Amino acid sequence: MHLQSSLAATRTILRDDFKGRSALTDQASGSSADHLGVAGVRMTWRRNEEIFGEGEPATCVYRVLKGVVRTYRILADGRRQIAEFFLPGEVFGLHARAVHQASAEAVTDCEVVAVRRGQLSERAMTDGATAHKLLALTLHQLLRSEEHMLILGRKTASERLAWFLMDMAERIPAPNRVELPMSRQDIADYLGLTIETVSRTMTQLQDDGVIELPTRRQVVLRERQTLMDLAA
Amino acid sequence: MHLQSSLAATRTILRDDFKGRSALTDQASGSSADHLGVAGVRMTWRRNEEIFGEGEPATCVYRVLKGVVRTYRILADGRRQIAEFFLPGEVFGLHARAVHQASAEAVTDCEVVAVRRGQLSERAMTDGATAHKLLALTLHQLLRSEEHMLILGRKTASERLAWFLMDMAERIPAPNRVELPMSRQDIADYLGLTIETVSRTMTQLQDDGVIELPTRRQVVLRERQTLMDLAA
DNA sequence: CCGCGCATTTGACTCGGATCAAGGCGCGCG
DNA sequence: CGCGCGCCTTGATCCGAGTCAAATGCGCGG
Repeated sequence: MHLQSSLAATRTILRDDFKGRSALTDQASGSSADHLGVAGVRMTWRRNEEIFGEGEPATCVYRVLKGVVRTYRILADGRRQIAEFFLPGEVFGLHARAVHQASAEAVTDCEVVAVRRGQLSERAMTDGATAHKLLALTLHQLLRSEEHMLILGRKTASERLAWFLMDMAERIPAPNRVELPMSRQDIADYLGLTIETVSRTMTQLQDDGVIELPTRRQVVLRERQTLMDLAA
Repeated sequence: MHLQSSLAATRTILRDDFKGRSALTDQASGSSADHLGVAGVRMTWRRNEEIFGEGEPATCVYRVLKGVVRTYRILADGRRQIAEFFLPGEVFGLHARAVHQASAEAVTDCEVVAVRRGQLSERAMTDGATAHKLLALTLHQLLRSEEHMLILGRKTASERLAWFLMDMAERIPAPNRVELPMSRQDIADYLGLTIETVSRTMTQLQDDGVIELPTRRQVVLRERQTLMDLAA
C-alpha cells in the first residue's frame, strides 16, 4: 500500500478550507425537543463541512433532521474508513470517551439537532426510559458495525456493493429506486474499496441487468433477488 | 472469492460435534455477584464449544472470569469474521435484539458469569449507575469496532498484525511478551486475512527482528516502536 | 522415547482489486 | 446555450494477498 498523498492532500485542503468559515448557523428558531426528551439546538451544515473532528472534546450528541452525515477515521497518509452514514432520524456522536473517537462531516447540506451530553446523561441517570433508549441506539449501532466488519473483512467487491445498495434501499423508503446522497469516493471509503472498483462494479451490475443507472446518483433495483443473494 | 467448502465443512462438523454434548457445566457453587450488581451464574465451557449461536434467543449477558471467548459472524460458504476476542474481565453478549446477532465460542477452556438480560434491564431501569455502566460497556465495544473497521477496510497485512500484537500486549499485562490464546486461523479471521498470510507475516516480522517466536503461541516484542509505527 | 496427527509454515502460482493514466460527461455558471 | 470544472468511467498494468499444494515440526499419547 502506497501513500495516497495526493488524495490526502486534497482532503486536508478541503477540510481546512471549510473549517474556517464557521457555517454552523444556529438557527434563531432555537431549541426544539429531541426525541431523547432533552431540549436540543437546531443547527445546519453545508456539504462537506466538518461537524466535529477526531480528538475534539465530545460535547454533544446529534440527531439528523435533514440531509446525511458521515463519520469516519483517517490514517496519516489519507486512507479513510467511513464508519457510518447517518440518514434523517438517526443519531450520531455517541462516544465512549469525553473526546470524539471519529470525525463527522456533512455529506449533503443538512440540519441537525444537538443535545448536550451533560444534560443527556443527567436525564439518563434519573429516567430509566431515556437510559434504555440510549442503550438501544448504541446497541443498534454496534449491530450494524458487526455486520460492517463482516463485509470489510470477508466480502468481495460485488457483494459489498450489493449489500450497500440493499441497505440504502431499506433505509430510504422508495420502491426499487435508490437516490444515493453520497459520492463514489464516499461509497468506496465506506466499503473498503477504491473509487475505480466501485465504479467498475456498478457498471458490471448494470451490464448484468441487475441494476440501472439513469443518473450517477440514482440506482434502479431491477433484480432485487439477485442483489439479495449477492448481499448474502 | 471461491467457496471455502472444506473449511466450512470442518467448522460445521466441529460445531455440530460439540453442540450435542451439553458441556455447559453449571457449577453447583452457584451464583456469585456480577460486577453489574446482579446475581449471576457461573458456568464453564471447554475449548471450541459454542456458548451461543446466531439466531438463538439472547437470554443472558456474560462476563469472562477465566479463558478467552470469540464472537463472530459466518457466511453460508464458511467465510468467518471474528468480531472480538473477550479476555478475563470483559463482557460479551450485549445485543440489540432479543435474538443473538452473532455466535460465541470458547477459544480456550473458560469460566464465565452469566446474568439474565431481564434482571439486568430491570435493574438498569431503576438504577442509573447500572444503566450507565451498561452504556459505557457498549460504547467501549463500539469504539473498538470502529477501529476494527478501519483495520479491516484500509490496512495492510503487516499493519493489521502489528496492531493485533500491540492490542493484545496492552490487554494482557506482561512486559514485552504476548501469550496468544488463539490459533492462527482465529487471528486470520479476526484480521480479515488468511492463515497463510498471518503465518508469512509473522515470519517476516521475525526475520526483520521486530518480534521473536519462541513458541507458536508466544511472541516476544523486540522492537515495540516499529510495531507501534506499523500499527499506526 | 517414539510415532502420529494436526496446526503451522513454506513454496509456487493465480487473481481480484489497486494503481496509474486517460478520456467522457453531467451540471452549474456565465 | 455553451463552456469548463470535477466527478466519474474506462483502460492497461501491477502487486499484495489468496489459493492450492506439500513439507515441517510441535505436542501429545502410547
